Amino acid sequence: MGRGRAPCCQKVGLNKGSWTLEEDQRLISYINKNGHENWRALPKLAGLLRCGKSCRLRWINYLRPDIKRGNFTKEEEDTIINLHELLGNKWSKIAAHLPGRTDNEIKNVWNTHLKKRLNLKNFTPPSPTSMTKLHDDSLSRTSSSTTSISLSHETNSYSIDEETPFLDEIDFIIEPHLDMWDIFDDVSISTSPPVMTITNDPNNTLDITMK
DNA sequence: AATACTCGCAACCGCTAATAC
DNA sequence: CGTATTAGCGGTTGCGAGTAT
Repeated sequence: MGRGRAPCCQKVGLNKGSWTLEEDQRLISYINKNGHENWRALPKLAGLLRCGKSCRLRWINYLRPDIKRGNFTKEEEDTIINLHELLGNKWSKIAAHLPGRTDNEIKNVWNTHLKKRLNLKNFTPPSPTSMTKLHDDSLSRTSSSTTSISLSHETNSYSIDEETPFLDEIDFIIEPHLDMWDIFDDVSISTSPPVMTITNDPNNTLDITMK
């Protein structure tokens, strides 16, 4: 890499859209012989009228020899669901746990199958206003007091005032809506049931930074 | 049988982090 | 240290196949 080079994709004169069998074969043949150290230079060297980005995507998502094709197993789907709870839309990180599956494929499966399935089972996303009060029965280790969460869109922060002074740690157990965890940073979440662990500070005020 | 509609997937687009200079 | 470039990521789109009317 370096400066002073032309940008990656000179769109003029390059093929777009679906790959032909001949293009696939050229790409496979070139990579098998020479590898893919430089995606930008690759299409020209391989005799392809594609940009490097397109070649990379085609190879990674479709042509790699270790790609596993076909339907996802129940185990794979469960893994995706669990990892999505923990990681959010980090498709490449999720893909790293599923050998032979690509981030693009996992993203498609999530968007077309799993999200719908979960939406049927679960509930609507908690808007800030719907989260302003959490009562004792939703907390695993509090006294009989009510814990409130105040939320601010302006400061992008949630603050929690806990009236019970003796708690070092509060576990919130909230019925699962998976997407909601995406808004939190620096909280640990277990997968079943979803638990958000927040450490109390000496002032009994908790701040959760939104992503 | 023809047309409209829906769904799933492959590919593209835009952005960002990493890296070379 | 700042800038340019690339690889990689995630969101989105477009097209083809299947299904419904």
